[in-house]
Amino acid sequence: MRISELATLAGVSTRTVRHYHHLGLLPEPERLANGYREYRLRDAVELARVRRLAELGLSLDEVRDVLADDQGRELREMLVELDADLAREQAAIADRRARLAALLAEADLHPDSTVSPEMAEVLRGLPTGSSTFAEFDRELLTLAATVSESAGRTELADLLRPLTEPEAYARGHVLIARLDELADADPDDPRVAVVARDLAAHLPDEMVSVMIASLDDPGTGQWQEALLRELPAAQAEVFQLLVTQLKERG
Amino acid sequence: MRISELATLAGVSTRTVRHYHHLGLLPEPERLANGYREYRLRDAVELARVRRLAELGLSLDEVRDVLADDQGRELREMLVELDADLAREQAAIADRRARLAALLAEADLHPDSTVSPEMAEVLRGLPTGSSTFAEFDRELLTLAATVSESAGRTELADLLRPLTEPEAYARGHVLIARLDELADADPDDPRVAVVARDLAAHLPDEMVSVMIASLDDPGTGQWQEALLRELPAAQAEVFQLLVTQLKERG
DNA sequence: GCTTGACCTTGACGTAACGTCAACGTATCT
DNA sequence: AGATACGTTGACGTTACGTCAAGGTCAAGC
Repeated sequence: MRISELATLAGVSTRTVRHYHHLGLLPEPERLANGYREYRLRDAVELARVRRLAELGLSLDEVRDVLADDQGRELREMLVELDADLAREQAAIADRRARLAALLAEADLHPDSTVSPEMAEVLRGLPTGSSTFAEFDRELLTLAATVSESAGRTELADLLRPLTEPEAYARGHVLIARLDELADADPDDPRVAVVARDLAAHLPDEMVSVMIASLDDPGTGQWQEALLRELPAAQAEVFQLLVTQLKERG
Repeated sequence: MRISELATLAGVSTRTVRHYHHLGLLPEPERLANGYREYRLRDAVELARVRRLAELGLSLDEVRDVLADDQGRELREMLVELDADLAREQAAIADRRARLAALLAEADLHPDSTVSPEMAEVLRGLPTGSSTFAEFDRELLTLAATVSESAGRTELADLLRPLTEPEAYARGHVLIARLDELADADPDDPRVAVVARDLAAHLPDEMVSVMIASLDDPGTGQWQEALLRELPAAQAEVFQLLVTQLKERG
């Protein structure tokens, strides 16, 4: 048999056969006088075995290990482990499909949204336009929602998770408006302290404890300050005060 | 924000962020005087968006397409298509796990077998040792069984599938023994024709028609001859005759 | 004898999404 | 000033082959 016959016999390409020779998965057969490889039935059997293991999902390195160990012992271990891998993969896919379905449903109703239906609802509740703080808040929440759905566990998500729940915004709009008024104010403006206090009063206890905990996490301090620097001075000051007050309270 | 802050915020590595810059998925931010990249909240939002799409299973190229088209239209199409992909993958994994489970069950009973339980049974029924034809047959059947489980559809599998069913071997052993007797015989030996006729008589009609069909398939002729060349002349002659007789009959 | 076309040979680059050095400048703490 | 941690660009490694490239071999038809 020549290489293309062997290949079609096993349902692979000639390149694949040569690749397996290269990796040592398949022994090089005799060569004819012209240099052509000459295969026998035995080679086809081995090739088929390699293919079968590979198609079960073993890497070619693992296939080599299995072939090398003439005992059946290693094979069993790998297959068991492989099955566990596949099970995990199945779960992951199911999860992705679920999120995908939710996204599709939301996309049908509101073609421009890019987050979960619940979060989309919250965001629609926010004042629109480029009013300074609302925009900041919108971005922050979008970020938190996005991150919490994908990365699963980051500090930002932990910190802001309470705020991504719709109830948090039930009476929040008016506070946002008052923050916006501080856009061009001085950090010493008397309204700063007032807004901070009202904001603190607005947050339920359980939210506060969760947020304090993740605020103290080392590593959170980094971007926390960086983000505050993006706000006008007076608004940033509000949050400095807010954190202080929450810590006293918590 | 500096790059590592952005990265931890989104739950990725700095390498990933730079990679996205390189691919144009994420705009390069301002540089500080020292050359460091300086990120803002907006960048984090974009990065999170990229990540989310990527984690849903879109390739980075596809992510770029989605981002490029500011309409939501393309997104929907890709998501629908992606869901179909995932569904196919799920099915494939389920299939692999099923085959894997069968293999494991068989391995527990007979640690040395490498094919399906049914086929393992057939092979155990074959005379063992290096008696010429039985060994050839064993290899051929192993090959057919292996190929038919992995590649799914090759000509060899089609041709030999009838033979991989256990009933085919119910009364076959004696014929194999008679073939073995021809190992050193002359192709003109009178027993050749007899064995060919008995072999033909042994095969049920429905098997014959299937086999004839795939024997006529162009492309099958290739390795068919190559395999016959591996047999002693008299045995090869038996099969030449056999094929002729089957064709007259079918 | 010559061309044509189908096959064979080896060698090498391309793919996807980053991980992982390397070699070097920068900021910070002691 | 030195150690440590972080930033920069550049380039190679990973997986399982696909896909040229550049050439040798073989059977068939002119």
